[in-house]
This record gives sequence, C-alpha cells and structure tokens, in this order.
Amino acid sequence: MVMEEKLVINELEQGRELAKRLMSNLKDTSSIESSKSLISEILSIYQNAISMLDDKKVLKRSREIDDKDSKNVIKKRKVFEKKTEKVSFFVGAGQEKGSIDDGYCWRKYGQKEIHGSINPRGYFRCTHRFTQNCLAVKQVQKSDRDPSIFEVKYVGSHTCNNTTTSPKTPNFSVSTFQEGNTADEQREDIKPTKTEEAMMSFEDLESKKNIFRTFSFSNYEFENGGGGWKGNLFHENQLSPAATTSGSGITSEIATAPASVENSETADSYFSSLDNIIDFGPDWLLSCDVLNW
DNA sequence: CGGATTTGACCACT
DNA sequence: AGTGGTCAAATCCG
Repeated sequence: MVMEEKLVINELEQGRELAKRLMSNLKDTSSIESSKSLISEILSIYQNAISMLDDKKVLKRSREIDDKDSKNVIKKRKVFEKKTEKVSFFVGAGQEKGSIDDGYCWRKYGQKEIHGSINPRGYFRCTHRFTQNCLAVKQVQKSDRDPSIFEVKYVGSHTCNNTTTSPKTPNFSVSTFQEGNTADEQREDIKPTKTEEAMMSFEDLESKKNIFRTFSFSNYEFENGGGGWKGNLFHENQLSPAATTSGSGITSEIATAPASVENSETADSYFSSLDNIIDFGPDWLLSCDVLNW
C-alpha cells in the first residue's frame, strides 16, 4: 500500500472514531454543542480524505491520457470518462421477482456470465437512449454471497427528462459507491433515515452524494454484523434486476430507506434537510434513537 | 403489432 | 487468449 493510501485510511479511521463519539453524545441531548464540534471535525477529516483520493485520480487520469497520446492510438471505448456509481439493494426473501422502480425506464440489452461469479450480470440502458440521447447505463448482478442482495452499478448520468410516473420511491437502505474507474474507491457509509421509510429517486443520488460524503458512517457493522458484505446496501421491498441493482462488494455511502411508505416524508425532502449537516434537527436525532445509535 | 427480453456473436481491452 | 461489454436477430409478451 502506498503512503498516500495509508494517510487516507488514517483519516477515515479518525473520522470513524469521531463518529463513534458523536453517537455517544447524541444519546445525551445536553451535549449538542459538543456534537456539532465533532461533526465539524468529521467533515474536515472526510474532506481531507476525499481530496487525497481526488488528487490520485487526477494523476492517474493524466497518465492514461499521456499513454494514449504517446501510442497515438484511438480507442473506441472511453471507459475512464464515465462516471460510475455502485449501489446495492438488499431485498427480502422472495422479492427478487419484484419490480424496482428507480424512476427511470431501463431496457435490457445484454446478459453475461461473469468469470468468478455464480450469477450472471444484466446490462441495462436508458429507454430514451436513442430518442433523447440519454447515455445512462446500469449493470445488475445478484450477489454471490447473499442472494437477497442485488448489486447495481450505474454508469453515466441520465440526460433524459422522462422518469416513470410516480417518482420511483423504492424503500430501501442504500449505499452508493462512486468509483473512479480503477481501484481508487471511496468508502462512505451513511445512515440517514428519520424513520424506517424514506423514499428517494435515483436521479437524486448524484446530488445527494455530496451530502453523504460529508457525513457517513460504516453501517456495515450494524447491518451485517461484520459479515462479509463490503458494499452499500439498499433495502427494497420490491426489486427486479431489470429495475435496479448492484454494487458489488464495495463500500460506499449508505442510506436506509425503509420499507413502508406510510411516512409521508420523501427522500427528496429528507435529503434536502441534510443539506446542512450541522443543522440536523430533532427528527434526525430521533432517528438515531430509533436506530439505537 | 410494437416494444421488451433473450442470447449467441462480435469487439475492445488487458 | 481470456474476459467483459455491446450488438442485433430471434423470440416473447401485452
């Protein structure tokens, strides 16, 4: 492991420790000021870590471009320019056949057996690819480790306006993972959720990402007891590979959106309230209690 | 009948 | 040469 990677890990570990302390403080409503201070520190640490990783990406990318230029080779596939985001959906038993709606219309264009994986990977692209030149693509694969988890990898952003009728509001716990096209991966787990039901539209993942980035925990320990899941989780009542899925063993940000829709607050409004992390309101604190933080 | 899915073939990349 | 991603003809389905 190179030195800069160690530094990043060190930064993230510090953030984790501070987060733990914050959790303890949150149980004591009298220490709000202390909690705010901790949050500020966490934000600073995560920002440092992110900056380190971004710098690595810039360096790596420039090297790739130089290599191409030096060889004077024109390659058809420009993989490194695509923005990818991995997400995992954790589905309940017997729900695989359900249909997940992430707010977009997808059309399956291929399926492949992946070397080393038990389950095939499905390839989906936006239905409006040709009508609106929307280049969004996603890959869905059932987790080998846990059949109840679908790993979904989103590549590119939607440029189409058409989302399916009602905003897809999957109820799930989400963890997204943004990857550079290489091994530079950022791990950011988050556990928002005011209640156990939040609705969110995938089109908002990108915009919310920064929010998660500023405040995230590794909830993997909570949800899997340290078991093998390395990535982000989505809890969804209904999900079909065609609709969404992915995020193979990776790490990322996590949002839990629960399973019923009784709570009227949508993910959108929920996340909006996160715009200023420091201003988490009483509701958020309540959710911490609910989650037994 | 039109749109979506399946699936083998093809191609880019390593 | 092996692997993953995409294409496109065949097929399915509402």
